[in-house]
Amino acid sequence: MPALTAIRGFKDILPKEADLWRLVEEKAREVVRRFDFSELRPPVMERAELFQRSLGATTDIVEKEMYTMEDRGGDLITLRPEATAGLVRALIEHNLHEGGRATKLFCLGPMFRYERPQKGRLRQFHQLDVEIFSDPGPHSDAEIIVLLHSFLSELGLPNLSIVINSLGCPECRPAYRKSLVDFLTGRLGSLCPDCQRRLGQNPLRILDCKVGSCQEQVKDAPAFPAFWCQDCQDHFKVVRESLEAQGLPFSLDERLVRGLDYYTRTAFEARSGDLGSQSAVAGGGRYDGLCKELGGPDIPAIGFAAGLERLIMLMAAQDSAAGRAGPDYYVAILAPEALGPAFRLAQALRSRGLSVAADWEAGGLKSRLKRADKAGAAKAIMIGPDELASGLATVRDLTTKGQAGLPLDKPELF
RNA sequence: GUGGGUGUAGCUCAGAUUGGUUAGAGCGCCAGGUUGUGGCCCUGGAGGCCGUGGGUUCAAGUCCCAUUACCCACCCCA
Repeated sequence: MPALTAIRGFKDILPKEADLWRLVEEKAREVVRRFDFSELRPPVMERAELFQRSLGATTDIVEKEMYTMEDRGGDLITLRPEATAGLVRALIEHNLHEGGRATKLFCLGPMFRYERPQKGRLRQFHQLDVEIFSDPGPHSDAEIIVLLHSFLSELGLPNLSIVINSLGCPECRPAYRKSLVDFLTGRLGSLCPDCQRRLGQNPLRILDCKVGSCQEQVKDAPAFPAFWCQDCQDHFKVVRESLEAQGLPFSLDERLVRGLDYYTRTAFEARSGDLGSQSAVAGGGRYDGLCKELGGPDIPAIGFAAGLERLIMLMAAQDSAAGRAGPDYYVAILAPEALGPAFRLAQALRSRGLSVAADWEAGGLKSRLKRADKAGAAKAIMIGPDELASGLATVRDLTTKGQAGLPLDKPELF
């Protein structure tokens, strides 16, 4: 019988890597706390309908990437492919937006999409999701971008850039969209097959197609900024000024487009040059229409999601994170009859809050010392026939090589 | 869903072009040199259905077919 393996696209986070994960998660929580966000933990499963309505029925995520199944009662349920929809649902369901001030929420956890795995892309992956509700103003946009920047830069990641754009609003986007479609329809033959398909589905995406011939065509396409309505222009201007005032480095990219239907106005992305093709480590934007779309009140919102595995990859690549410290003590026995005293000694140390690695297998002194060293312990405690006779355990400091005796009957000396 | 690459020791990989006794190295592990004092060095040892199934052949890790897993890229997305 073949051994069982993890399912495709689902990865074990091994101890060595888990240390890095904890570091990133702790940094996320710390930064988010400084910006006064509260944690909301929505369930991992929601009604399939929630995602169909929020993401757009024709998006790839909904069409072919969701883990949707019928439960035993016959309801269609889905493992969340992203966090925003669940957060919005919870916000509305519990009236968290009532109270006269902005509601600032974050969520950290696993998401699920049935995709073909590759570098920086798994079927179970993890995101930090940060959202501000009930504030339509541009300063929230700037604040959340500053938050993202703080998070990333405090992780010590080099080679990161923040790119922003405005996607317009329901007032002005349709006109631009039509103009773009009209322009590209005349050049349909010069577009790659993917873009020919996109023209009908999501024409804005053609703007950031990587195929050379498409980029050629797009060069002369109408530019979005010319179509922004006055409100969108003003909004975006304040966002930019606010970021500049705070000294945050960013660049503008008219081609930056979001994949999900619900985005409006400000869109932004954090990219790394050190990843493969999956260069976006975080992305987000404003989505003023979503709450209403989901049957709730008309609440404006802005937020982003950061992909943790991609951040971890960057962290691991630069090898900056120190691994977990070894135990304070390594207790080893040199003869089987030392087992009892060794147990008691280890327990005495542990009950004082010290970390103790123990080796219950009797062996030669040399090999025990070698193991203690390998375990990264600060000190080794050895008990053998001599120690049992003298009543003093040998405590050796592995860095200074200093040695001391510890009365076996009085471990409380620690 | 589409395309390419790779599966050999716990880990990283040679060996495949040109089929030929017992399939190798480094690291790690165990033991000894040093009979109770680690890291360096030396010596020895354990550890492999060569991803799986079929085929060609006197003979397959090596050639052919299928299959599966992983990786990378496209698509899409964080």
